[in-house]
Amino acid sequence: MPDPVLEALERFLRRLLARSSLTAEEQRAILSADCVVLRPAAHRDLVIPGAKVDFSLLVAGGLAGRFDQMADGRRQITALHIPGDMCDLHSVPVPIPGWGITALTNSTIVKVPHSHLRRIAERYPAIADAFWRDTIVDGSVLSKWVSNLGRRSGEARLAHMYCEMGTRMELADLGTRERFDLPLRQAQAADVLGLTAVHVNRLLQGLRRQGLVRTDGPTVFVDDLPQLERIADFDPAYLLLKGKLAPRPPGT
Amino acid sequence: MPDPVLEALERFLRRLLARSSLTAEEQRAILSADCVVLRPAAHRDLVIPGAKVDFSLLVAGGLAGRFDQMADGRRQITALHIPGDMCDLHSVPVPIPGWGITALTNSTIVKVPHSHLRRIAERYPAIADAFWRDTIVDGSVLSKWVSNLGRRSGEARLAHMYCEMGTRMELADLGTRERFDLPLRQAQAADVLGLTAVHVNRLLQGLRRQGLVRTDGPTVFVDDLPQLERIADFDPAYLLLKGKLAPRPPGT
DNA sequence: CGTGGTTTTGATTGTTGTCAAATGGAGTGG
DNA sequence: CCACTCCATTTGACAACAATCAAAACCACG
Repeated sequence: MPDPVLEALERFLRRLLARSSLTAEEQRAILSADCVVLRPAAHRDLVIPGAKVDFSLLVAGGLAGRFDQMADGRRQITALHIPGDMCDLHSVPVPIPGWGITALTNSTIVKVPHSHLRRIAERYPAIADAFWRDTIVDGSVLSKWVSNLGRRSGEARLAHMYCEMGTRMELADLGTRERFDLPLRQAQAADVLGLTAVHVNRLLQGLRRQGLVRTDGPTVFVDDLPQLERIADFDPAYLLLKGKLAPRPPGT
Repeated sequence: MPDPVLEALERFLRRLLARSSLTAEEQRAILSADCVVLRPAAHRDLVIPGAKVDFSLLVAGGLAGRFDQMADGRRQITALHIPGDMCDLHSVPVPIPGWGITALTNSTIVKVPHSHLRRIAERYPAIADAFWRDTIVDGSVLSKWVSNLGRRSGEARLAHMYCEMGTRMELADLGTRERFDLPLRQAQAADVLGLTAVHVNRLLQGLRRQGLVRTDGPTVFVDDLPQLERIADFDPAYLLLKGKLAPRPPGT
C-alpha cells in the first residue's frame, strides 16, 4: 500500500513542475516534508476563518473548498481544490487566512507544516518562486471566477465550472475533460456558482436536455465539449498552462 | 516639482512596508528602478489580455482597473488600483497575463521594467517575499469579491465597494474612510459590481436616501460609516492590515 | 421497511436586466 | 452669451432570470 503522504506530495510537485522548473535537489526538498494525514468526512470544516494556522492543507484525495461565510451563515465557495492542490499556500507568509477550508466530500488531506515550507522556500529561491507562481495561478483562477459571477448567466457559469474542472482534472491526471469525478452536491455547486440549489438543479437539467453533460453519481460525462465550451465562453489561458494541454478534445 | 516616478515608487514601497519588513538597502533597491511615465486618458487600455508584457504598471495618480472581457465585449473589472498599487506584479514571473489593464480615469502610470523587478527579487529574498505577500493580498481581495458577487445583493455590493475603497484610501494616505476620491463612472462601477449602470444608479440613490453616502463629482462622503459597514457586512480582515487601521471611525 | 439526505417539481415573488427616452452639466464654437 | 454637442445621470415601463417556499420523488443505507 503506497504512502498517501508521499503520493500527495508527488502530485503537488507535479503540479508545481507544470509551471516552474526545479532541480532534483529542490524536488527532494519538497518531498521530504513530515506530515500528518487527516480523513475528514464530507462537510467537515478544516480551517475556520480568522483562526491562526501553522500548516497548509494538501489534498490527497477527494475534494476541498475554500469558503467565505456571510453574517447570516450563507456560504460562497471561492476555490475548489482537487488532489495535488495545496489549499493554503497563502498562509505560509500570512498565517491568518481570511477564509475557511472545508472538506466537500469524504477526503484525504495532508497537513504540511509551515515550518517546512518556510524553510525550503528560504533555502531554495526556485522553490519560493514556484510557490509565488502557484499563488498567481490561484489568483488568476479567482479573477476568472469574479468575471464569471459578475458577467455570465447561471447556465454559462455552470458550464464554465465543468470546463474548468475537467481541464484541471485532465492536467492532474485524474481523468479527462470528457470524463472525470466531481463529487459535488448540487447545494455545494450552488455555493460555488453564487446560485441556489434549486436553480442549479434546473440549469443542470437544461444542460442534460441539450445533450452536453451527463452525470452518474460523482462522475461527469461531457458529451459535447466544444458546445459546452462555447456556451461557457471558456478559454483555458487563465489556468496558465503553457500549452500543456492538447488543443482538441481526444476521440472523434 | 517632485519626480512622479520616485513619488510613485515611494508609495509602492510604503504599501509593501505595511505588510513586510525591508532593510534600508532593500528599500533603496526598490526605489532605484528606471521607469517610463505614461499619462493615459480615461478609458485607454494599457495592457491587452493575452499580450506579452515586459513591465509592470504602477499607479502614480488616478485609478486603474484590471478587467476580463467576455466574448460579446462586456467587461468585468476584477481589481481596482489606486496610487501606490502595482497592477501587474503577477506578470513578473508569468509575463502573459490573462487579463487587461485599463485607465479608468485620466491617470499617471509608471512602467516598471520586469528586468528590474526580477533582478531585485533574485538578489534580495526579502523583496521576493514582499512581492509574494503583495500577490496574496491581491488574491485575498479577489476572494472577497467572489463572495460579494456570489452571495450579496446589489446594495450590499455597492456599500462594500465604498467600504473597501475608503479603507484602502485611508491606508494609503489618500483620504479617510469618510471622505475620499473615487473617480468612477456609474457604468464603471457597474463593471466592478457585476450590475448594469441603470441599476447602480438606482442603488446609489437608495444609499443616498438612507443618508449613508453623498457624492460630489469624484468625491465620496460617507456620512454613516457604521451603518454602511453593517449593510455591506464589511470586515476589513481580508485586507491583511495587521491592526494598521484605527478601530473606530474618527470624529464623534 | 423506515430513515435521512439529495434531487426534482410546482407556484409565486422579487431582484436585476433591457430598452428607450428625458434630463443635466461641462466644454466648444459661433 | 447662446446654441450645440457629448457624455453621464436619471426616469419609466416592462421582461427575464433567479430566489423563495413548500412538497413530492428518489435513493442509499441500516
